[in-house]
Amino acid sequence: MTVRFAIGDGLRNRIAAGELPAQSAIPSERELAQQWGVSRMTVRAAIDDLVGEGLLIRHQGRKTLVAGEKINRAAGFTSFSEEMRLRGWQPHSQVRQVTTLPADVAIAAQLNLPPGARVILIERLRFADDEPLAHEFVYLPHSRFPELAGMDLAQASLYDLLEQTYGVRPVYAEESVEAMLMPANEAELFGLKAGAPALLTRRVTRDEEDNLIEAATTLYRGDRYRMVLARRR
Amino acid sequence: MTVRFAIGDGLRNRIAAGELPAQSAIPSERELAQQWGVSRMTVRAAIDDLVGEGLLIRHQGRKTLVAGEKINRAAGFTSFSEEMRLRGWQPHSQVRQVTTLPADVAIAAQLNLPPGARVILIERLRFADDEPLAHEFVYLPHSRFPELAGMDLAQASLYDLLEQTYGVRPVYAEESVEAMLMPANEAELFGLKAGAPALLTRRVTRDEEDNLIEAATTLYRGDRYRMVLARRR
DNA sequence: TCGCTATACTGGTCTATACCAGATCGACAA
DNA sequence: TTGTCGATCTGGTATAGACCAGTATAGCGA
Repeated sequence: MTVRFAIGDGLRNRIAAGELPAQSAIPSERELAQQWGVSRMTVRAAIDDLVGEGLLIRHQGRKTLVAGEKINRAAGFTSFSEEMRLRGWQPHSQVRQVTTLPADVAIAAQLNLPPGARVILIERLRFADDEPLAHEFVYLPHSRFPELAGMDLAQASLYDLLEQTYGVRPVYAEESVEAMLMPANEAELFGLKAGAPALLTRRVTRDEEDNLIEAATTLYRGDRYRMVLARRR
Repeated sequence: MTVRFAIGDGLRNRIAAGELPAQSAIPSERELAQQWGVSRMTVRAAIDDLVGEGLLIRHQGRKTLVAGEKINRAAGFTSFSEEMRLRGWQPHSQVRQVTTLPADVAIAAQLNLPPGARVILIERLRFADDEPLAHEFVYLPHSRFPELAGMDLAQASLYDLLEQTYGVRPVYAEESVEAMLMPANEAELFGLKAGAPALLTRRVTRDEEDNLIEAATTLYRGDRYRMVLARRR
């Protein structure tokens, strides 16, 4: 644990505990530096982190303030499992197929693979509290994740598996969202009627080294699911 | 212009010019420090900025690499006008009403105003290349932007007006997106039939000082509009 | 009482230096 | 030939100081 993270966590905890409420000022950088017995630059680095997370707001000449409502402040993305748990629902999945197959042109282009390269397809019906909420197709390059096909994807989060098995962390995603009407065959899966509102998202995800990890297409039932996002700048 | 920004811009330009293509390594921090005649910490600060923008990727022990496809790399949000122009469409608006009225409980809560406080309502039909694409209701606190009601909102971007007139920059937004079926009265506006797919977004926006600026509800026609987003972490 | 200014805060930038930690690669030994 | 060890790259953290640039305010003078 570096000093920098220790200072950051200290402030985070004081904010979480309500000791530093929203709109209140944190101690000045010089004060914190003296309290921790470190140089001011180190304190600045720690505060930089929290500002980047949207927890603190700086003002030259004024003091550094605690931003309002820390909840949902991370402008990032989460896996389906994480997202459902955050909303207080119990997620699980029904794996409909896990196969490796040659990528068609569209998938190959999305993953930047040579045409015909092998990809792993994971098709899952995803439930929240035992109700089907989304139908998901995920494609991953087989060359990078060869053992993935044999793993248990019903309970575990795909992202957790990727991190634990391959040390890969998805950190960047480009996503598109559109509204459509539920086609008959999909409607059947959800127990809905054709023509019900649905949300279709397409996503490609990259790791810290900018490598493409997955291409995913997900159809959500529109009557139960609302996408929530936070964006900065 | 600080040295830090100059170094950042220098790298940005070299990347934009193709001199530093994707996946290539930028000079080491020590090299850059010597070339610019500054200390290494200053170079690091400049590189930090570009890493934050997603333009560069660091690896301890390895060199710092240029990330792929700078396009759409900003994980931020844009106004309708900006967004349409980015996609190559000509935006314009038909202002249907601009009024100030007492906020109902929902709007007051969203903008964190006392119940009954006055808000400005701007209702616009938004066009891309002369085709109606979205129907938007924006609420802003009247106390903060009293002169806004008299301004020309048909051509100008609301965000531009806020920045030029009040020095307010929207930097943070929380947004929800859901799919719905177009109700009959809305469908008429778009020249569509009731039951067509539609995307409903609700958004609250904050400025750099974490003050609530606007609450907006927008209904997009689902057959022409797809929301695109980039997310990090 | 009102308005200005001097001062003492705040954060913002920058230096010069030190050492730590991960990655790479060549030389040398088994 | 193969492996391993170390030199030497890289970025990561931290120091102790300096000065710049906004902001608030106490107090003084009109």
